[in-house]
Amino acid sequence: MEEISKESLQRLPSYLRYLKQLHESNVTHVSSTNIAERLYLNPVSVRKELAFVSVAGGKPKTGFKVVELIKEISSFLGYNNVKDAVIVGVGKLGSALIGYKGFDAYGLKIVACFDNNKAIQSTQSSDKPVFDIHKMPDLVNRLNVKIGIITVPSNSAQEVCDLMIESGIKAIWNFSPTQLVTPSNIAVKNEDMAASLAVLSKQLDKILENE
Amino acid sequence: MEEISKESLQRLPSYLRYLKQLHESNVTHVSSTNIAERLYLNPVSVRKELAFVSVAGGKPKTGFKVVELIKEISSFLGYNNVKDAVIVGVGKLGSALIGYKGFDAYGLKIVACFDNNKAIQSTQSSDKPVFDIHKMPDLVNRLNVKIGIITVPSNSAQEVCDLMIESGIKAIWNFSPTQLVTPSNIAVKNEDMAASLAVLSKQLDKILENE
DNA sequence: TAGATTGTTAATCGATTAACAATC
DNA sequence: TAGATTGTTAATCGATTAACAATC
Repeated sequence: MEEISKESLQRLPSYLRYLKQLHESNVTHVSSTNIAERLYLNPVSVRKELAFVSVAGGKPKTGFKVVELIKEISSFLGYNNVKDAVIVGVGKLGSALIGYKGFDAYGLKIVACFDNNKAIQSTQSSDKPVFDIHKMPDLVNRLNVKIGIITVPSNSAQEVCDLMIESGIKAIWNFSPTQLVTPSNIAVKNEDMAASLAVLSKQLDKILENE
Repeated sequence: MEEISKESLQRLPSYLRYLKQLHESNVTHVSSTNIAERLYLNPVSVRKELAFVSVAGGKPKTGFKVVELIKEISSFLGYNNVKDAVIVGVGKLGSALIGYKGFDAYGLKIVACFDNNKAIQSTQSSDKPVFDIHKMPDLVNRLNVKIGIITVPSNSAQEVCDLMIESGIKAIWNFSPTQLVTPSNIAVKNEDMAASLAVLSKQLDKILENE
């Protein structure tokens, strides 16, 4: 089977959010055109992507069953099976992520938090205990955790990354502004605020020019 | 002149970070090949993008002057002129963004924080004062702020967005997991964690399959 | 039946990569 | 001079959009 494109994959969560809204408003059916309009997308893209993830498919004239689509997209995105993750770096951003309730809905479960700062370890800035970083390898190994979240300052990010890989982590979600060096069999997703800001900033410039 | 692509724009900040690293290590020259290797990019992409932003250009055999490139990319990305922004929502994520020192380097200055929670307004979770949301329109107007950052829960994001637009904000950086409804003359950049996680998660699945 | 909507094939568009002459 | 590297043109690849038959 053909693979889904990265772009499509990134759009699916937004479909899901919209579908859940519809469901809460007791809307039972929706057309691809409607979804496209609401999310500012091309209707053909939406149709293709829905055709890709939906077994049931839609019916001409009536569209798709909202409940059905919610189930199918959730399952396609793997929201039903829990994915364990560890997070290293319990500063402000780390704490914010740890406290974020939304991850449950995505099937992501942060099973342990690490920081090398003794003060943070004792204060328990979140409801979860914070362990010393040296305990990470053993825990990751024992619990067979595959996802690591990095929220440490740039200068220690690579070190943390190396330790994660040594411990058996296979996917790294990197929130520190550094380009990590990793072997090719490790998945890395950089959350690059500077990149986002660059795009937003250029868009703004264009808008201001046209006024 | 032809425009730079969105993809290129997103890559430039990572070039800049690498160039600054080189500069700190007293490296004076760098080739596009070297940059490409370090950032896992195609060397032709890098050459094209550098040709686009650099007036000075590179010299065959020696490459580009690191200091020169740093200046040129910084200026291209507008890091030298300060862009004022307001942020609404001083919860955990909002506080983390407010406290983030890195924005200075990108020319982004958060000039005011807002929240409708009286408790947050008084505790000053950051070093900056937190104002009541009702004071936003006047301040945005007086200071001619164009960028608004949304870090409120989903259910109030649209409301905040509308108020920002009314106040004269033209670019919105949205950290809440909602699709905002906005007119076409407003720039919106969604920071969608679910989208990132979807990509990372599929990459991980592929890696685990091949083992 | 008429019309809205699906699903798919074909056409277009844009970004990435390959190839190569120019040059320090 | 030889070789590394630039800058650019051409070829490829993939994603988006247009067009349209099928169908409820």
